[in-house]
Amino acid sequence: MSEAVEQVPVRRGRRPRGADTRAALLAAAREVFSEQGYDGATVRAIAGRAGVDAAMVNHWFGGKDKLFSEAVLQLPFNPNEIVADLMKGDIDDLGIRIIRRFLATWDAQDGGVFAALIRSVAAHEQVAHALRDFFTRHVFGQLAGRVTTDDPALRANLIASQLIGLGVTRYVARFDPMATADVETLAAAIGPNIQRYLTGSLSS
Amino acid sequence: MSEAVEQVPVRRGRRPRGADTRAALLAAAREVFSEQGYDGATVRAIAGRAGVDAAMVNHWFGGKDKLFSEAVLQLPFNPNEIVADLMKGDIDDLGIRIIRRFLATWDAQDGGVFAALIRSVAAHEQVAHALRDFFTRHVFGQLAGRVTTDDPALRANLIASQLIGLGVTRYVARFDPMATADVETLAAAIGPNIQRYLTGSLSS
DNA sequence: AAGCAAATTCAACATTTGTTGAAAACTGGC
DNA sequence: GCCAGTTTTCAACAAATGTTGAATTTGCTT
Repeated sequence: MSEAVEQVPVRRGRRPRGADTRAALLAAAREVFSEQGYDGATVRAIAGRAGVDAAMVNHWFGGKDKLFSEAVLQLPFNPNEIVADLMKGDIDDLGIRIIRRFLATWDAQDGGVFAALIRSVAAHEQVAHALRDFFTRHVFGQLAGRVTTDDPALRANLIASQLIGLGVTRYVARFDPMATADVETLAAAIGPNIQRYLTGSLSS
Repeated sequence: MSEAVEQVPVRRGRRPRGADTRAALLAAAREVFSEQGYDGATVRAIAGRAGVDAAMVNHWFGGKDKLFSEAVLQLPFNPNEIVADLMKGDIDDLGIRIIRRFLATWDAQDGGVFAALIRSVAAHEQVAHALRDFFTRHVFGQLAGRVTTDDPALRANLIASQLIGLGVTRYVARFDPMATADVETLAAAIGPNIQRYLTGSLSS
C-alpha cells in the first residue's frame, strides 16, 4: 500500500553559488543588533533576515558573540587617527570640528553602529568598562596637557557627556529635530559648548 | 525497606508575620533592573535578592512587566511640578538651577532609577517612544514661548542631549570623575552650557 | 477552638535560545 | 565523470525563563 506520497523536496544541502552568506549575515547582524541590542537580537532573527539558517552563524563566525564582535565592535575608523587629526587644526574652532567629525563618522552607517554600541553598553557592564577605557585612553589621553592645563579629566568627561547625549538623542531615541537636523546646524549649536569644555572656565 | 529517611522539613507555607515581601521585592527589583536592564533581570534573580520565591512576583504584582512598571516607571517625583517650579525663578541662572535639580533628583536613589530607565530605553523601542513623548510634553511644552522665541524644539533637544549625556556618564557608564563630582562643581561646569541652549544664539 | 483567608514554597510546563551533529546538495579539480 | 571538500538545512538538545497550580503553613475572626 505504501504509495509514493508527494515527494516534498527537503531543501537541504549546498545552495547554487552566488550568495555571499557571510556578508549577508554581517549586514543583517548590524541591523538587528542596532535595533535590539545584544541580548534582544536572536541568532534566528539575524539569520532569518539574512535569509539563511541559524546554524550559519556558527559555521561562519563560531558563535553569536564572535559575530557581534566582528559586526559591531570592529569600529569602521581609527579613533587615535581621528583625534590626532583633529588636534592638528586651529584650537579655537576645535569644538565645532569635533561635532562635524563626530556626526560625519556615525551618520555614515545611519547611526546603526552607534546605536548598537549604546544598546550593548546599557545591557552589559563589561561593555561599559570598555567604553570608559576607550574615552580615557583615546580622548583624554590626547587632550591632557595639549589644550588646557586645569582639570583635563573633568573636561574630557564633560565632552564625552555631550557627545554621548548627542548620539543617544540622534541615533537611539531619535528625537525630533535632533535626528534629522543637518550637520552644520548641530555643529553651530553644539560646537561652542564643546569649545567651552575645552578651553573655557568651568567655575563660572 | 523503606526506612523513614531524615525528615527534611519542607519550608513551605505562610511565613511568620513581620516580613514585608512586597516592599522587599520592590527594592530588589529596583536594584536588579538598574544593574541588568529589563531583559537581563530575571524574575528568579529579583526574588532571590529579596529572599523569597519567584512565584511571589506573580502573586504580588501579576507579572514581571507589572513589577517593572511599579518599581521603575513610577517616577519618584512629578516632572510637571519640577519644570513649573524651575520656571518661576530668575531666567538668567536657569541653566545652573536645572543641573542642580537634575542631579539632586537622580542622586537621591544613587542613580539607580535613571540607570534602569536608560537600560530599558536602550533595549525597547517602546520605552524610547515614551521617553521622547515625556521630553516633548513636559520639557518642550513648558519651554516653548516662555524662554526664547526661536527654535524652541531644537533648544529642547539640545538640553535633553546634555542632560541625558550627563546621566549616562554619571549613573550608567560611571565615568571618573563624572560619577563622583559634587553637585556644585557640575552645576558650575555644565549650567552655563544649558543656559546657552536656553537663551543664547545657536548659529554662531 | 474552629475555620476561612492569605501567604509562601515547590514542582512542573511551555517557550525560547544558542549550539551541535548528521545528512544532503553543490563546486572544483583531476 | 568521479571524488574530496565546502556549504547548507534540518532536527534535536540542554539550559534558562516567565508563569501556573497544588500543597502547606500561618494569621485572623468568630
